[in-house]
Amino acid sequence: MTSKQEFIEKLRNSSLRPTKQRINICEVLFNRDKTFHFTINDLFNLIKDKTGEKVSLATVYNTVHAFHKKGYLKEIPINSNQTYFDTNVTDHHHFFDVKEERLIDLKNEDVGPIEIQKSIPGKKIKSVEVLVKLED
Amino acid sequence: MTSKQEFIEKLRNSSLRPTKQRINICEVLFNRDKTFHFTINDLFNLIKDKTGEKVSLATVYNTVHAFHKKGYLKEIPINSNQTYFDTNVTDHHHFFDVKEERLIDLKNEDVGPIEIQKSIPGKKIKSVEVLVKLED
DNA sequence: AATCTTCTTTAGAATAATTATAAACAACGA
DNA sequence: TCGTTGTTTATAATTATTCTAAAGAAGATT
Repeated sequence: MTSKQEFIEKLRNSSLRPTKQRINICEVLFNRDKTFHFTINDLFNLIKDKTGEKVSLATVYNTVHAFHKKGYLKEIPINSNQTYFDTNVTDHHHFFDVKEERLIDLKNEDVGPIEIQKSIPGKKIKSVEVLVKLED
Repeated sequence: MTSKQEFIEKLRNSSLRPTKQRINICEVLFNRDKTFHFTINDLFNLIKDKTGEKVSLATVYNTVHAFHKKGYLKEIPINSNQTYFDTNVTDHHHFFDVKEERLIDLKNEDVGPIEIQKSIPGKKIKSVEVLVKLED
């Protein structure tokens, strides 16, 4: 069980005041055992379901973006009509089941080290992400 | 110089009749030496510039999607407000310069083989794509 | 606790990419 | 040439996301 204090700390670190709405968002995002892949819309609906309270869509967007900026959420590079996020912010990769529109974590050791043998002058590598698309 | 016959063949293979508009689209897409990374909007504007003729946005969308479905174009998985496509449909990866919103090809040998050590029952791997984000 | 300032929430409007529609038009085969 | 079927186009519809501005809540200061 993740404590409310941790949520407040995450919010403060993200320069956000701990409000009732934001705590509810944290409850859905971070009070879990497993990693959580979601779209804003998934999250929006889950908040109502899990906490019984409605939070406006704008607040969900704002809070998710602040957490992403701070590094508490990771954006997953997929071409989908919606943007996917992940509560697992460690260095890892993904399966994407195209048919079911489902994301599955790939541990780093499931993929092995990736060595990029090319460099662009004046630029440095920010991230390396592998997306493995699955079909039936 | 790529011939008009090749364009017509590509169109027919994609179950599209060779119309003036579609030939113009092919001209911009396939009459090039280097690989071409683009968004629909890039393409839409280039058609006007290069051929002097305007093609409606809907036709650009339809044609690009048909080529993509047939495998003459590849969709590049990036989270951007617009969808990116690539005329290089061989197995390869990308740099993405986040600041300049620019894509750069990575040859397969620049990345090395990627071995996926995990499998999902009933699913097979359709593609493995690496996206390397660059920062200053 | 009262007050003041600053930040937050919210509904709804605005924006922007993409998809759908349906009428005018063009390709193709007979 | 004619008839069928596919295509183009402008425009409307849809959808994810961002913006706005007014009402409300948090935090600091007394």
